[in-house]
Amino acid sequence: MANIKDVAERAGVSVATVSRVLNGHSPVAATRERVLAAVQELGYRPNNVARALRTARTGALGLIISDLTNPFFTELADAVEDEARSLGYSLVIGNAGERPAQQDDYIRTLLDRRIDGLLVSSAGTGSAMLAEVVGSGTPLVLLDRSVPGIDAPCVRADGRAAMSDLAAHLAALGRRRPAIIVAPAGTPTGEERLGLFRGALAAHGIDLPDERVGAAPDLQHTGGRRVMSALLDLPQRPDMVLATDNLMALGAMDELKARGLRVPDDVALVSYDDVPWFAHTDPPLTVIAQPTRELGRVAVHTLLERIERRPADSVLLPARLVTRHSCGEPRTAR
Amino acid sequence: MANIKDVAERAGVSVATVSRVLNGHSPVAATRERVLAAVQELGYRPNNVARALRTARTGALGLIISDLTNPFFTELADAVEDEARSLGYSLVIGNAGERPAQQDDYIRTLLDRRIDGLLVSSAGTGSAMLAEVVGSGTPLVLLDRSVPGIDAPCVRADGRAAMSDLAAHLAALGRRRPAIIVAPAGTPTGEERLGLFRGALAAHGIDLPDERVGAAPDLQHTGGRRVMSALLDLPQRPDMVLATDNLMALGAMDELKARGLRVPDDVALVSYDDVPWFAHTDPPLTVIAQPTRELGRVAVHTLLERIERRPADSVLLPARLVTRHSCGEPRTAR
DNA sequence: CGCCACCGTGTAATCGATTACGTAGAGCTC
DNA sequence: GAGCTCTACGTAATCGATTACACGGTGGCG
Repeated sequence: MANIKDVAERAGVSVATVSRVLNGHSPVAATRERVLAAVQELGYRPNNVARALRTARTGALGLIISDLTNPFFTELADAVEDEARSLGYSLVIGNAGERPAQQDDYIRTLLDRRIDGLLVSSAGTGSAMLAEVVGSGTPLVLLDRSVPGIDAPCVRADGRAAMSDLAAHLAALGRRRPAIIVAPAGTPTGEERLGLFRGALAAHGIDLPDERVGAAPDLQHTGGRRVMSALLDLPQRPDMVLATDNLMALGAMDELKARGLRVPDDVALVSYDDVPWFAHTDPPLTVIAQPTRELGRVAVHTLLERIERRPADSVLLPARLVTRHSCGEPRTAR
Repeated sequence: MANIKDVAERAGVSVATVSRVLNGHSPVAATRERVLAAVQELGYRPNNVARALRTARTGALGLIISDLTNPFFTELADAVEDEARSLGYSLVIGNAGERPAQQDDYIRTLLDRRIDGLLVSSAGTGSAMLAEVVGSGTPLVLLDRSVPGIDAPCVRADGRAAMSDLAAHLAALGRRRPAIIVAPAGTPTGEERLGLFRGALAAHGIDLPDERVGAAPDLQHTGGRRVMSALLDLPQRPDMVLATDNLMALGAMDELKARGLRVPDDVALVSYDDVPWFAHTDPPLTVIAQPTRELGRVAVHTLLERIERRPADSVLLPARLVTRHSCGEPRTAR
């Protein structure tokens, strides 16, 4: 491939001039046209590696995501990619697969590649490498999941209002024995969602005892299914279950179906994350929708602030309740 | 961040020696330990940008995917990422969003970044830039979708056997008026799947007239829904519909549900792509499953062959029919 | 007309690694 | 012990860009 020297020779100027023309610096002269012509003829494209070495800017952002096959994260990644792209950055995606070790490994790789900034939707609480990122001076923004002890802005959804609406919704429908399926113990997100749900219910005089709090072994389909099974085996079956992640909700639905229980007649079901499929399940699921794309966009902008060495605050965007038919609303025709 | 010069000074050796120690070249001496100690103490990590400039290898692969929110492509991307990672490569993902212009733009960016190889699941037939990739000498492997006129190996699924099984399945169940929803006109995948389906049906004496071939305006939910609507408005309603993409199938299901038609009693439905959700729809969908993860893995290996300048052939992996309950099999308990 | 500012451009240093080549010294052979 | 090979390592070129600095020429101003 042609390099800047080739262009310089062909245009009869020095490499410096070529560089200046291409970066729109000083020269406005006739040279400009000769250079551009040479660029055209040779099909020259600047080598980004060399440029990155010299300028210490790669023009790439890193995104560590906990599970690429989880539709919530996919949508998040898609939004991040869109926004990064429109701002002239490309995106290197690292898929942590919910494994902290793999996450650390990937962060290391991205750091070695000298990405300009890093977005992390952290798996677990693997803060060892994150601390190193902060130490290395690479701009960092946490996404969706906060990590205690890491000094970086965090962009995520605030479920308080949605939880409050949900509790009111449930109270109005006469559901008195709620249950919740949360992420594995130690996940901040899980703790927080549990606390919010419990608090919101309490405002309506509804109790959420520990026995109806199920911590899934993983954030997957099987985890959700197993916990749902345990909840259904309780002496007093819950009349409502909140799954705090879409894959767990899917597992929960399967367990209900396997037992021949109907939603919402026998058990009401609500999920976090409004992934497209939930509008097409039977019945369509009532969900707490996070402003996924907006989270992605804001996270990119926050990261750019940090990249330009401006201070940036954490951002909380409100989640909202999307009422469909899985708690007792009239069913659709069918 | 510490660089190789800092390490050299600290260890009292030259930069060449440091480089050699770290790359496991010649020296095995006591120097080795001094260097490693210095690396440890300084927390040195080699700058991949500089290394890439010198060696002309970035250790990154590019993946252009047509739609990051389509679960089929997500699984494909996940598999590619896994495999690339395990072979020491990282992955830069470009999301074409089914728009050829954006795809071209992204390919250009990846080329400028000097990725070592490129995997493309092409949106449309945007072959202009692809020809340039081939011309630039960057190893290229096509994934899932072949592009006529582009001289590069293609890794994709062969639906012939599955289509044959499907036709037999349909014939056995007495379905005589099949229909198909295909990708927008001009998409090779669409043409091919149509041809295979038609051929397989013909072997059982079943006809697939053009009026029951619906080309969707896009590969999305709404496209599928619209085509399904048109098919249902036919004077003679089809008794079976094959959607050649999972999102289109979703739209088709919605249209059926909106019209109060039941699957499979009123219309049988089959989809391409065995995305996890299809096992959880009502009824669970019979699908033609592509060996998605395997496709991703094989594509990466094929690309590595090309990167190492060895010849590599196209690969066809068999898709298979996964029979569930959307064509008339006994329903599950419920 | 002479001086100075400034514009356009070239020369060369630089980013941080890898690597061809050269060299000093150790060890071997005869 | 001369000559040879081999090992361990340093010097410096190199990858392809950006950019500080220098310099020659032009035009404005006094």
